[in-house]
Amino acid sequence: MTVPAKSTERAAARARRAHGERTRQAILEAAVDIASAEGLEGLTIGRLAAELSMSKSGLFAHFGSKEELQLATVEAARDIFVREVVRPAFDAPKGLARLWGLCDVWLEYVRREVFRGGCFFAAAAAEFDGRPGAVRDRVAAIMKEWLAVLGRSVAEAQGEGQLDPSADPAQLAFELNALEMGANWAYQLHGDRQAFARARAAVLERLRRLATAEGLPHLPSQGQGKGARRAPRGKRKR
Amino acid sequence: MTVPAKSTERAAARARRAHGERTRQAILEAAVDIASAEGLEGLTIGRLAAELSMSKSGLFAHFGSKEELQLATVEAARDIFVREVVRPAFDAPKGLARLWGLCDVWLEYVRREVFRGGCFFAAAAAEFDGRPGAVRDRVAAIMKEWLAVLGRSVAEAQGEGQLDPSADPAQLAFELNALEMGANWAYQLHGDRQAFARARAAVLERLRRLATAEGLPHLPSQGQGKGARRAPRGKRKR
DNA sequence: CCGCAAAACGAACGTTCGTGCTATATTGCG
DNA sequence: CGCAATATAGCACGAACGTTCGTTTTGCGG
Repeated sequence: MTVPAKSTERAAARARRAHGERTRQAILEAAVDIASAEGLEGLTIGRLAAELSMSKSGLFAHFGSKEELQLATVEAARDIFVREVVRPAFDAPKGLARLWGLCDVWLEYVRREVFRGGCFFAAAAAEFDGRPGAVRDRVAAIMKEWLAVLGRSVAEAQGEGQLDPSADPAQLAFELNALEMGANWAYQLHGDRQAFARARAAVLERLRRLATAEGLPHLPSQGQGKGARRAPRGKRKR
Repeated sequence: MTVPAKSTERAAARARRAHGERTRQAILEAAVDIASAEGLEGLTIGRLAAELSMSKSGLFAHFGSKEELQLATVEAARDIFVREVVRPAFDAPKGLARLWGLCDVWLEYVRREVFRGGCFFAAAAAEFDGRPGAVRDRVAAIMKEWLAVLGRSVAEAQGEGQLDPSADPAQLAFELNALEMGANWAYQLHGDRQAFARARAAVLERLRRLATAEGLPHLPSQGQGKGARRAPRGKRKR
């Protein structure tokens, strides 16, 4: 879970002089927004510069190459993901509650549109899975991290005696992740908000089936999850 | 399941004269291959022309715009999908056997790399879900078709008394599709062949749980699915 | 207040993109 | 065999791409 601090030379030098770091952060904020909606390749330097009302060259100097910009953008997105998903879910005690929290917060993170284009990494993975390179490697590594977090949480829930110990953590992590990505996919493509309820129901069903008697109380009660997830009977989005 | 025959004027005129249609088909064959791996936007006219050793303009004349080329490519990919997945699965009698067949053949279709970049429509959906337009609409419609086929097969299995009639067909279709897409995603990003076994196991588990006594015989027996799916203990790909 | 490095700029580079226009092969039919 | 329709090629366009270069602005330390 440690960020591979690359090019520390530059970063250290910039820590003293504050100006560069500030704009760099502003650039990355806009970059993440654009890239999440239009893809990391659709994130063009000219477009980004125009968005921030600065020159291409001035912006470019912060990164040195497009690939470096993409990598920095991925890293920024990861920071947001950790802040918005992993950290909140880790407020729950380890075990089934945290495992469910990871799934629940993740679905919320897509529904709340933390990134305009849904899950940043789902999009980035689909975009880069065909072309080798540093970006693809980094994205794959981050997704492996996420699956590992899920898998570890499964194992912990087993360790706490809340989940059937015969279940394979990696297998369950795969299934939970697939259901979440499925919801993201359906929402992005069809604007289908129902997909969240579907994924939630499927995840809960799966977890309930595997939960022990001690585990069950750590899952939301049968009726529905948290507060009023049924939409106010309005029109669908999109 | 009918193809919305657009621009029939041209197509009809071309049906008589055979020459254009032949090269057009050759173009689309290459286009599908490239697009599946590098995306429908990465499918560039110059690249495509070079691949076929013909001029940009000569190729371009067949479609009139890039968007038309993309749409034609999507349509060609759909034809392949129908031929390689839907049709074979429909050899099985309607009911649980066919439902399982749809899932099984789909996983095979990704594993066999019918398209170089995995499921063509998963990639196209991820690429275009953010940008409105005809391509996005068509891709979304095709995916809706697929989900409808899955859902209808669930309903038929219920009609045959092979599946728990209280299950929601759309919900189950969502789950099965999510698991399949999850396998595609894992294989594309990590080259993880195990993902197929994972998805297969999850799908089977889900279907077995919902199957009635009459339904169960239509699913593969406990041990494993069809012939020897365990890899020959060799290295992983990629 | 000066000096100097960091930061931002403006203009241009060479490519490649999609898309026109015009001319030349190639073909099927009368 | 010749003519008209079709198919492909050649060439050029304007725009946008990532990138480089030399210059100007900015702001802190001495």
